[in-house]
Amino acid sequence: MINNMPTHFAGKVYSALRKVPKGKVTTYKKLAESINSKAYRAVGHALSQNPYAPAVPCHRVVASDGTIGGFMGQKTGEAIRKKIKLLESEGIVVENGKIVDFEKKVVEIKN
DNA sequence: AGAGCACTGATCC
DNA sequence: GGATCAGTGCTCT
Repeated sequence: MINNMPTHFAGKVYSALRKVPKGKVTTYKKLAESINSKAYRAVGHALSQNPYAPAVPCHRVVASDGTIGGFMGQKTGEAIRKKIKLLESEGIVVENGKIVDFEKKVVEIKN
């Protein structure tokens, strides 16, 4: 668990996200469910704050249908392009804002 | 206290 | 097939 978390909820989100290996991604839905919650939006917001930027790779979280979703508070723009680049650096192929072979890149979060 | 958000599933048109 | 609503937890005003 990460120290000094803003909230218990966010703390669980970060903790779960840290378990995602490099080259893989997860979804807001899986994250939320893995922490026993349905607050998908809250997960997104918690990541948007991202107080633990390097430890918590928020770019590794995507929407349930494989779309990038958003990054750094915006759903489109330079930040998104950067997020895609980051993912590609980890071996994830992104095309037209969506993850290619998304099902193979997604990893189930384990507690 | 009220509205909005990086979501999602279900309903409505 | 696209638009809207409800549910959820947190942040901002």
